Amino acid sequence: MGVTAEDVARIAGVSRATVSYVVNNGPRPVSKETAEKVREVIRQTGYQPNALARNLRLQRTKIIGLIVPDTHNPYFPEVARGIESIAFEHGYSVMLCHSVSDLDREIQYVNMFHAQRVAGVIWIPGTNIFEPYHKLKGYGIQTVIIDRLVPHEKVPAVVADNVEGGKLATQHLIDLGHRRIGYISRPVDLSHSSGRFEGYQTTLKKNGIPFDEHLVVKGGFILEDGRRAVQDLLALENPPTAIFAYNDIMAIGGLRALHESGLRVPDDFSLVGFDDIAQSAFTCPALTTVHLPKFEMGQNGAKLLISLIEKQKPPEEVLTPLGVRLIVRESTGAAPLRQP
Amino acid sequence: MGVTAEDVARIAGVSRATVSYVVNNGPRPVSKETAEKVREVIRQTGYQPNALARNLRLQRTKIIGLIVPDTHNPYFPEVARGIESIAFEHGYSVMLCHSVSDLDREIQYVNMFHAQRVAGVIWIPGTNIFEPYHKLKGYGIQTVIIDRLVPHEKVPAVVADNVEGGKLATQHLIDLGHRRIGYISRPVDLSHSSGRFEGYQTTLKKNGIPFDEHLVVKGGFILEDGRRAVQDLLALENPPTAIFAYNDIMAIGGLRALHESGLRVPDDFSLVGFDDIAQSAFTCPALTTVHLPKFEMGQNGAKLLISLIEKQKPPEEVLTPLGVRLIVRESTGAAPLRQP
DNA sequence: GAAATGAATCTAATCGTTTAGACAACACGT
DNA sequence: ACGTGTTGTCTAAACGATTAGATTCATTTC
Repeated sequence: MGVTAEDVARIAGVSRATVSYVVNNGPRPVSKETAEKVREVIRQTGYQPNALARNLRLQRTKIIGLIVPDTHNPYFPEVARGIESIAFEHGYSVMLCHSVSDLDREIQYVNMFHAQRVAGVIWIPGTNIFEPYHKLKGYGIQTVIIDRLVPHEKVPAVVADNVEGGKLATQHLIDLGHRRIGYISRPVDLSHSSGRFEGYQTTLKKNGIPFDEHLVVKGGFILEDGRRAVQDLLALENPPTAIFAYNDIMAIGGLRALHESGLRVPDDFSLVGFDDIAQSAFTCPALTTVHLPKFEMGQNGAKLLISLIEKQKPPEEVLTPLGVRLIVRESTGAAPLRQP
Repeated sequence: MGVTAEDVARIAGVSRATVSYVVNNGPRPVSKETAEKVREVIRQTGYQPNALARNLRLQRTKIIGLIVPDTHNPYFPEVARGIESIAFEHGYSVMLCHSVSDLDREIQYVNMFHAQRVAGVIWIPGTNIFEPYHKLKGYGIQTVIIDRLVPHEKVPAVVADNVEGGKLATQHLIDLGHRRIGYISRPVDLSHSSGRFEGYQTTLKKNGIPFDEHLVVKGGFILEDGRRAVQDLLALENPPTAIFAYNDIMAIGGLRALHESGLRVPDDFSLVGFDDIAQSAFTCPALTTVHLPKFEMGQNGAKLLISLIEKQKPPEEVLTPLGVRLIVRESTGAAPLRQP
């Protein structure tokens, strides 16, 4: 079943070394005729080098480990696709693992990656605990983090300008006349650690609107969490007239809650999301949101990791935070007149 | 950096073999004291066996290759999660690859899987061409196909009852009084090869409704394709009053087209999807659709593959097509009275 | 014409495991 | 006292690639 270099060598009447030189345009030259003969035998036998043996010998693999929290949110698949596209171009394959936002799972996968001797890891953290990163570092595995910064440490990471995004979204709502603006936060965050939240807060302050902690509710991972969060906000004694959600999943779930409560969007209520996932252009009303270059983030992450692995200087553009922009669609409008 | 079995052996004052016996509860017994000593050294050094060397020696890996067409559709990530959950339980890891519905990519990944000597492959076909499957078979790699049958061949596959789903959806619309029912088909299909389409056709016939090929339009992979498909259908001289879309992505895209055209759903127009992706419960109106047990399909696929790899008899329940059921939400209603 | 250079190839060590075969030490039944 | 097992351990041969070092032969240089 398995054709080995040995077989090819025997049939072609050369040594294993020569076969290797032909396959890899090896470090030693091979005469035209011999090379052609070997190539012919390879063609006939369908020989494919055993990557296991090669990796063992070379003490490296061409596998990139990827840990993502979950894929309920289309954000992650799109980042993953970006990573894969670059990896594939450079001859790497991607091993995708779901941590389901669980630290133990993350650790298990990190150990597995080490046993597997992956070339490097791209980690999208699912919790606020950075143990997996430090473990990877301890193993000497190159690691790139996506969309999160490790406090007090200089770490290879690809980030978007979340603060700017938060500002854009909040300012947009304020410009429309909203004064009570709710915020749906990350589930795991202490909220402080989120650039989006920071943008929200500073923009309120800049516009002289006092921050009201009652207007901040904790979101989750799935649409239902967004719906529940909006319901909570609407149930407030003094509910907001607009909401900024930390991602589109929360916003789309929230849209449903608003629909069910009979509020018309955007006439009675405004809603802004974040990420600009494909669905947001197709809700009714279509969602106003902050566009995040998800595919590019994945690409940059992979580029950065590969340059780290291959000990090259990472290209400049890979290190600068990616820009975001506000996409105004149909879910935001002038504030209703029912304010004090 | 890399602690090897050799190191552990030296420190513990035993041979490499003994270390291996301890790590694997090896084929030979080891005395209690020696075992404890070795374990202690392993703990202290943080030794983890090099999976590359082990795999090379054992001539097998614990990696499952997974080829999915794209992940724009949340259907695929959910199947993938099901696969991963079972794989993880059995100590396998999953290598996920996107074929972007491109045959060349599929073939490239198949070759990569062979070079990598993966234990088995789960393939969700992106085209109607089965070359990748035959190539895998040629390499002697166990393969399970998800949601597609190879014509004229008995092949390990996990399928849902698509025909039944198509019947349920179509009958539901007919029961509501619809007579002109459009169909949005798979992009690559000759339509015939789809169980969902078959269910649609046979149910029309059963109810004495003539099949009109003008009412069938080709869909695509993304929301925009669904929107365009519905626009095409609405532009017909004698447009339908309801549409059955082969998946929820097409339906959600279609919902948007209906919204834009000013038609009210379900008062003026009805729409049924297929798959029951998470979003369908959160559109406005919420989508009537056929529920597909996506996660379970992934799980069954992984169970089937692992039993094939480990040469065990696959459990019975894994081989029987998974049931589907109609979920009536808000996008379907009585046919409007504007019929001849 | 001898020495030096270079091209093409081969031999064999190496990567880090697993495991069959050899062997020593000891217990047991006859 | 002697075979016969059993238990615990070690030695060394795989697995299939890469590549440094040795070898051969032809060509160039002085």
